[in-house]
Amino acid sequence: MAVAVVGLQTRLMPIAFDIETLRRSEMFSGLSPEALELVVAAGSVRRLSAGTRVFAQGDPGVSGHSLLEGRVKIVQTRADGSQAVLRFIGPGEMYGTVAALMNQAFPADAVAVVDSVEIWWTIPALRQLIRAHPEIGLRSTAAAGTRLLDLQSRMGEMTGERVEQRIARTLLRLMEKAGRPSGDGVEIDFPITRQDLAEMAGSTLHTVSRTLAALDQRGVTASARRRIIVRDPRALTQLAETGVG
Amino acid sequence: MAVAVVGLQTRLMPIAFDIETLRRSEMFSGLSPEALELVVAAGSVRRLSAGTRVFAQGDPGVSGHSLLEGRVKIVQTRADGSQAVLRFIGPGEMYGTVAALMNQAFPADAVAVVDSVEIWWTIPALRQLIRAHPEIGLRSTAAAGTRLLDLQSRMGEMTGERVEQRIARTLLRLMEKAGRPSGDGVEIDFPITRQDLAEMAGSTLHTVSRTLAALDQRGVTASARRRIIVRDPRALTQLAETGVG
DNA sequence: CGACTAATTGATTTGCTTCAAATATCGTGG
DNA sequence: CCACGATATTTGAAGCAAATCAATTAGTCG
Repeated sequence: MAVAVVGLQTRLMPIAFDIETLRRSEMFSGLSPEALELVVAAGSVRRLSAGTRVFAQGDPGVSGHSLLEGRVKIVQTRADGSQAVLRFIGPGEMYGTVAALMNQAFPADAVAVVDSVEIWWTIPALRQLIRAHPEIGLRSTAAAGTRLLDLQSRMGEMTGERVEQRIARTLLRLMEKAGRPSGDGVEIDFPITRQDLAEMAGSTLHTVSRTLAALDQRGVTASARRRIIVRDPRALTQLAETGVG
Repeated sequence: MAVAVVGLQTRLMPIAFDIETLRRSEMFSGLSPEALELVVAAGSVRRLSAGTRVFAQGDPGVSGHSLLEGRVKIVQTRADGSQAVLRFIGPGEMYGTVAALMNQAFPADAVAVVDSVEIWWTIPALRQLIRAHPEIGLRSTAAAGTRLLDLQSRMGEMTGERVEQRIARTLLRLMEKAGRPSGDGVEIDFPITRQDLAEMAGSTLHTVSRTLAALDQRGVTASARRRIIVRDPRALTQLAETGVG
């Protein structure tokens, strides 16, 4: 495995990461090795221990980020203190970048859910990179476009469908994005709480707990503390699309 | 007023439209007159009588559109037949374009709510224009980015807030975007039904009717058949943000 | 004036939240 | 290794916001 060694963030050792992740990322796929080197040189790699907040809602967007390892969640806090999890970021995905490129405030917090590694750039650096390699701009745009279409669909789904259905959709999305084949189905490959799920589906942890218990009962899922395995994706799809399982 | 006369869509007369709209539109603002001419020449202008469907949910995205006059709504239909109004388009705004540029299916129907005029391009024509004038691409990207950030915020708001609050937010958005000063406040400048509002706020026409009646009572709004006037934007903002009015 | 679309308003039901408390699981330090 | 605190989850009961059901009334247009 190709490994890049960057910086000396800790006294003890530099941060190593698989450069393949970057080569396959949504922003930089298809770039030449030289261009990739430039990209790495222009940014900073840093470790994020679980719980670290990368940026905060309302902060001026002055940095673009791409995750190399781990998971980061994007969480919006409302006036009344309640929260909504807007996205979970996996390796290769960018975050904060659209807001930053548009000189807008970050619309939400970004928090590492497990120990992670990210690479980030200042806005000038990012603009410079795009100038040097316009395809980076095109790819960012495409990624943003995909997200826009996806969000638009989700928006329609979220308002108007019942909770069980929304939870099913949320699980399916998580599964597609962060699913790892497990003995008995597909496991969400990072720790996720009922609370997280509730904040994604727009519900409460109580309702999620009950719903998940019912799904477990029917063999559709197998859930435990901070772990969820989808055992019957078909049934879940059925539930998400028709509202009946 | 500068007027462009294009094509001979009806036997009787060509379609005239104010080219200022295009000059100020999100995709083409800042373009030279010559470039604008190119843009117009590459596209087709057409009239949309109220109720016309411009494109349908699920259709392959093979065209990009920009509204010149009138109003178009973007409506998503769910499996159970219920609908969600995702956006209202006003003059100068583009629609269908992001999906088209990404070779994706349109995620929703586009329907003219009043007699309107649009200009549209095939994908090849659009790509050609962007190649000739890269700033068009940049502007489209910026517009999509703005929409993305906006949607992301709305997503957080829509799930988890109560109906009255969501209706207040919806009214405020409509007011900002389609408000015309009226004797007594700001009037939404196109006919909008309780049903439309319900589909935007993720509710039912019954609840919207009751909520609006209550707001009318308190002097916050003045509503009639397919017409809504906001008389006290402050109160509405208060309601949208705190949930209490 | 009908025929149609839009809006109101009351009564009823229900899905989900909220409130409340118990229980389970994990990590950690003695 | 076990006890203990912190975190996560479950489960029951009660309350309520909003959907649904059911008519009626009000505008609008040909």
